Amino acid sequence: MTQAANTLQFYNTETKRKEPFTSIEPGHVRMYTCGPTVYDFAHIGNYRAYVFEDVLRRYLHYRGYRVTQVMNLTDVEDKIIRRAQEKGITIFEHTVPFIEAFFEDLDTLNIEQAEHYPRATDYIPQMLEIIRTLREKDYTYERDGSIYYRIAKFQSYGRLSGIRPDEVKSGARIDSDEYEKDDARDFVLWKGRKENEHFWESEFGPGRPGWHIECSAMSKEFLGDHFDIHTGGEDNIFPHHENEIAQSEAASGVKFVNYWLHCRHLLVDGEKMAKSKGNFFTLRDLIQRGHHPSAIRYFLVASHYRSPLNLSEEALKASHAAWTRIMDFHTRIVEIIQRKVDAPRVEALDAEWKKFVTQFETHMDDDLDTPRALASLFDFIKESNKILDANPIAQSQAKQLLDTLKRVDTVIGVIKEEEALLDEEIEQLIQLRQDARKQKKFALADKIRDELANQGIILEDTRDGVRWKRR
RNA sequence: GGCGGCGUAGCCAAGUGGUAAGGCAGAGGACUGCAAAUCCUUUAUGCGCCGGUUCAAAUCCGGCCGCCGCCUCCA
Repeated sequence: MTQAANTLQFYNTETKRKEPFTSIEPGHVRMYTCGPTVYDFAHIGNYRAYVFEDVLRRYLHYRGYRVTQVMNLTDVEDKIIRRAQEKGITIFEHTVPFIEAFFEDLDTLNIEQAEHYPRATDYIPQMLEIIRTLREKDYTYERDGSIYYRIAKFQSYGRLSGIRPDEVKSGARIDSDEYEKDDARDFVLWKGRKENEHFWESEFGPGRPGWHIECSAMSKEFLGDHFDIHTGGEDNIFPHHENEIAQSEAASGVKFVNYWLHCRHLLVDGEKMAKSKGNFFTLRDLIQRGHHPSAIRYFLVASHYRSPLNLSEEALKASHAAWTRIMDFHTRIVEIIQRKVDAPRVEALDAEWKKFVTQFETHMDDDLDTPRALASLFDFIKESNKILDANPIAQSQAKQLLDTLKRVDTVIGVIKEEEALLDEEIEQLIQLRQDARKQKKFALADKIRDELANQGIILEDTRDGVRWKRR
């Protein structure tokens, strides 16, 4: 691990403070990241959370930690059951295509694979095990075939969200649809079977799991009773995560999670995304509108995860431009390497990238401060371009520059190596244009350039020949 | 009603007591056959509003206005 003057720290929702990070097991971080409920395509707001978690994971790797990440797939829940019923299919037939789509989307956004993606329905026995333990410890009671958790018995209930149990508004949102409970604030662990609903047999009778229990069961399964980091969107703080703590700690008797990290919601044009408002976008919608995946990822990475982020057409365009600037710089360095020039080492350049790496790490260490980390990247690009304009650069030095950029991009994840070569027809057009230029037939040359532009190929005439890029 | 967060240039977004980062867009210039890329210059006498503390406030305190989130299954 690199030595840095400062230490990695995260803002912990539970303590409302930034705290230095220490893993339970040296060199190994175990984290649980709340994943999607797969009743439909995930929307762009969901992906803010997953990209944030990806950056967290990537930076922990950058810092030399081994990471074990679990992301649950919630594949049984009210909406899933309702939609499956409407279509006359099983819940599994309904969720599997959306699970596949979810993984495609993760790939589109260059999100690294977690170590485990457990599906709730595969861990029913583990959930029942926890409920059994809770019952033995007298944290539960039964009503009409459902098992409830008795909040009043858990002393520190509310410590994550800051919501005291007696402040929870009773009435309006707790409607007659709910089963009879001793206390309106209690939550369900096991829901008694309703007609036509998918159910599992259990010692508590036929039914299905409550929402919160799956995360307690699956985190325990893969990470143990006590692990390092648990993340999710801000909406999860209450009641979901609060209830997870209550369940897990009551059952295990030990502390559940050391660091709780939550990201803010994404807004669209200043408002909460809602299908009724017509401002609801899936990742696929944005791609279809012509937004480049890397530009979308850049947009999500460029703001701090605890700050509000407002999606708009203009903001996405700006992100695309900023991303292009990074890519152009990358291309420039790759070309220098390909040219194999022999030149004296430019020490000013070494100084720039060393300064940059230090700044980048300092900012990322500070609760993943990506806005400032990227600002230092742009400073670095500007200063490097200046030096590159004025000096020939040796291949060996350019390689170091590229390594630096790539290493930083193991965290940011927006640099795309050129995937495809140009097809021959385009190569020929570029050559044709070069010939025309030599003969000073500029009208023809410009016409070819325009044609290529229409096909998404942008040409740049440089001192060292023609450079092309897509889009 | 309770709890929490936010309000900085046309847009995105840093800055949490010392005199306004960075990106995009705009303007002028260098380079170019013209462009593009790159570089240079330029763009907030002011950080929602009104008071207060201080030698000094976007930053602290009080009040007000506006926006957002959570308050039982929504990242």
